[in-house]
Amino acid sequence: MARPTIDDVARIAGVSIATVSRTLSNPDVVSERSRKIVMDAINQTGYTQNVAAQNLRQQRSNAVLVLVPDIGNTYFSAILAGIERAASKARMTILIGDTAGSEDREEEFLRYLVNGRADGALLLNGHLPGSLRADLESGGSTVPLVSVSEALDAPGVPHVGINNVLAARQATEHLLSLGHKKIVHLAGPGSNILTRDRNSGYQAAMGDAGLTATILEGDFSIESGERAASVLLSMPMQPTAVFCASDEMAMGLISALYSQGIKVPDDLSVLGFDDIIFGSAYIPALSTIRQPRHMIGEVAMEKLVGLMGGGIKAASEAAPDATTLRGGYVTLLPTELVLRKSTQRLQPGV
Amino acid sequence: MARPTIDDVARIAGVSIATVSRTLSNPDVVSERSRKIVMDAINQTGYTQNVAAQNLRQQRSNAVLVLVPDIGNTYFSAILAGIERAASKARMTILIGDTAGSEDREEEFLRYLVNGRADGALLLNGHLPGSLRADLESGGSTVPLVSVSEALDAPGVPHVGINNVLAARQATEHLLSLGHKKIVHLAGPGSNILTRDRNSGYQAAMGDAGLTATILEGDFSIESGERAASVLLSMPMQPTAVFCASDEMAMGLISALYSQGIKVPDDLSVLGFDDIIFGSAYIPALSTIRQPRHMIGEVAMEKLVGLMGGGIKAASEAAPDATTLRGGYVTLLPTELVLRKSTQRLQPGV
DNA sequence: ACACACAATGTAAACCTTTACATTTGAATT
DNA sequence: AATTCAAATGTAAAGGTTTACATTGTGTGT
Repeated sequence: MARPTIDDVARIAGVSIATVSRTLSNPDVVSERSRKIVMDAINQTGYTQNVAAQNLRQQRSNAVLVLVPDIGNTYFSAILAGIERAASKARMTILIGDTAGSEDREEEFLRYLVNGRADGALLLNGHLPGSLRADLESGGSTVPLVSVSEALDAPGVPHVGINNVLAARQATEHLLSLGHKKIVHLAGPGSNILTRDRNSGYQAAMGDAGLTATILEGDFSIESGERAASVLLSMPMQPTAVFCASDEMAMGLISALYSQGIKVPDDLSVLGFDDIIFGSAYIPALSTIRQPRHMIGEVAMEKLVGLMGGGIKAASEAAPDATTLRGGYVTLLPTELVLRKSTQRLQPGV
Repeated sequence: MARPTIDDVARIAGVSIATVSRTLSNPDVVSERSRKIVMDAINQTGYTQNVAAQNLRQQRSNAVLVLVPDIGNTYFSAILAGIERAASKARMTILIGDTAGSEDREEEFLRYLVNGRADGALLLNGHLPGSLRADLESGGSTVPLVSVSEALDAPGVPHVGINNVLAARQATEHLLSLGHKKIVHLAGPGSNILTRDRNSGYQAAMGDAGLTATILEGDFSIESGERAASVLLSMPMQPTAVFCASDEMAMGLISALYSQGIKVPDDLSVLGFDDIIFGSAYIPALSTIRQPRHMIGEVAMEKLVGLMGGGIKAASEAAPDATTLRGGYVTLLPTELVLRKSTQRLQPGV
């Protein structure tokens, strides 16, 4: 037999479909007696509501789109895990879109927001395609949107992430406090906001210390860390410490240096960023700046749910020490300097 | 103004809604003239089909559920990336469910299959909850299902993964070929099939060589690798090589050994499994068995789409050297031994 | 000139809910 | 006993498509 519908249940229970519907969605308004009869009929038939019909009628999908540059990347997937947790707490489904750097795919996924597949979106890709941007700037019917980790340069889109300039400053100051003066920053791709923030944090700290800043551009990947090794070695003035904008780059760098006979931290201190799970098992164990990635995801999702009119206000509860700026638009979660073995005090001899 | 519907388009174009619908879903049957008129009207209004209405009418969602034990885990997220790629190629949406080891959550997500939120599922969690199992064994209306990476012990569910017994044998034989005789296998949790397969591959290879097998149970995590270090060191007969069932465990092990002064590969050879991206930047660079995770995901998704009646038969095309067993139910993709620096020939002196 | 086939289009039902509004029921108040 | 009110339930519309079937129009073969 076919899937039971609400009509079947109503018939068996001897009530109207309205009562069945109410029993499920708003039990308080139906009498105890009916509730029981209906529930029995439901159990007997194995009825479950048809989501498509619900969505059509209610004009919402209870789903959110999550746009990621690369699901396979451990940095994003940890945030994803947080998002998933908060989503299922709010009984929301998440649709994941991997943009893989393609703007076409981006647009394609964002169409979910207009065709009713998703009610809102979490943007981890640091980019807002033209179509939506126009929609936003017109100020009209705004789609619930939250940018995560990587801020958008669009105004009015709530954001949750970390304070990158502060974190970079903290990182740099740690290296300074160890006596290093020739500190290079191996940065992310210059195009993104996150990189610009970290750069300025680094530059500010160096400036305050009266030192010159040197920035090498990378792309967060292991390979770009490896490539940086030879660049570093060919620099006129050899640095004694490198602050990397990702743990991946730090590892790539250390491993490439190692194969050239340069030892970390003895010959060079290296500080990472993110605190991915593999840092602690690395040799040397990686000193780094921890980003609370799981919580970033969780808070972002909660914020989105809030925007969509859900009743959850747990965001502040979940992230007790978050900094909130611009009237609640921007939530910055605290980072933490994690000291392990890849950084050490500048040795007099070197 | 509200979102345009098919009626708006029809009115503007001066045709019936049927013609509009056909223009979008089956253009061949409408005249060139009408097609043009309709497309103009669509562009003018910015109309897009309402997915909920489509889903309701067509009784399908064009979405698939992907059940993962832990999105945050880099092993799974790489497979996910492959899944995503194949999914969007087939114009399918993926709904990700993180079971986080909870059977309740599992059940909850699988309800998507009956309430019409998803048309099929990819199971990466190695487990089929009772509800569905009963459904399957009754042999009746089968839900399109594919198990990925971790096989199910349920009959009749197609699977795509690797040949774990072969891969483990290959791994062990490599270590044997390097002259090692005291080889320990640091395995996954005994409960899962994958572990049992790898164990038997290892045991078979050891047996063939006339050596005794020693299995240490872990859980794939870095921490369990670390824990294994002390167990290993306290063993009466010290092994000269360890074959780990995951790269994570290998790294945890190496790093814990390192802090006890034991050097890999000089004092001990360590072989990993999976070839996660961080292995190459590890020190020493990790020798391992590569799993084509991206392709596993892709092939699995293609298989599922095939099951759902989609026209795609690209599976064999995408994975030219896959082994297919049991009448196509099981697809095994080739693994590869990747030799780097963590294994070496047994030194005479040791 | 007529029947016929075929292509193009239109009409209306069906998909399954939720919910505004109407109705019934029964108790409490006068 | 009549009235009022609230609680519980029912009726029917609406949500936006797709598609089976019916209709119209056009050209072909006789």
